[in-house]
Amino acid sequence: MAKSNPPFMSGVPELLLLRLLDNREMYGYELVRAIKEVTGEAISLGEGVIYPVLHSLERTGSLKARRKPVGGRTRVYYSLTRQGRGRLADLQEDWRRIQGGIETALESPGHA
Amino acid sequence: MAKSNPPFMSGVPELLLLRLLDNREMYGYELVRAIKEVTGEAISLGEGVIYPVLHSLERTGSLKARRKPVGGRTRVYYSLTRQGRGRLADLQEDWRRIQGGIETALESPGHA
DNA sequence: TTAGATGCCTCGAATCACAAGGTATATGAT
DNA sequence: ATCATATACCTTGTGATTCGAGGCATCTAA
Repeated sequence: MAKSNPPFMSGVPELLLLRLLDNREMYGYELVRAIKEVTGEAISLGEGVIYPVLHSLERTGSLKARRKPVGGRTRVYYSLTRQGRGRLADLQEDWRRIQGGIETALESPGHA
Repeated sequence: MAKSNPPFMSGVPELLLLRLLDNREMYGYELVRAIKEVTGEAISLGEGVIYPVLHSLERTGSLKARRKPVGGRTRVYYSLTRQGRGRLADLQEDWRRIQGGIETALESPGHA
């Protein structure tokens, strides 16, 4: 029935979120803009990506949420749990691995 | 409606294939192993990924195919077209862009 | 009062990658 | 001889992920 592993190169949104939240707690709408900014406009993830990932990370215990009313609106601030820090380290290592692999491939000899 | 752009970080299989074929013509089964090898085992793409991508690249004019019987079996060798070289350059630039963006994000100040 | 920004959210669809299979020939071992 | 493994091509079903577009509500500025 095809258990299907996660695609070999997913988890980048997750990685970016965890990395940002490792600095300080932030809320969803803020994270959407922060990702664009911190990647030098190279990566732009919409709310339709961010919110589900945040919820998933919370469900699996990597993040904890804190609702905070700010001027009539309500923000949901997320921060890393201990487990989340572990997850971050894992994803970071995964990323370096595949990034390194691709770099090796691109730099391998033979192209003009 | 939802025309949906390609996921922000797809096209890596495509990139790797084009890069390898920029050196010399190769056939599908060979490419499956070559990707594993050239990425230092970091990335392993099965035939279920490779063959469809090759067909797609041929259909869109980035690759041309050449059937070649070898000892009873038939291999399909692929090589880059001019257009394929352009496509490779584009994908390479895309990759550098997002790779750089992520690196910036990961190295940004603030983590212990 | 209307438009735009903030701030949360979800849904349907597109895209992609994965595992698992199916076909066929060759080779090596039993 | 026969059976397993490697080579070599392929497709199909499914699952995971992302995308776009929207909905809801509040605040601010024109």
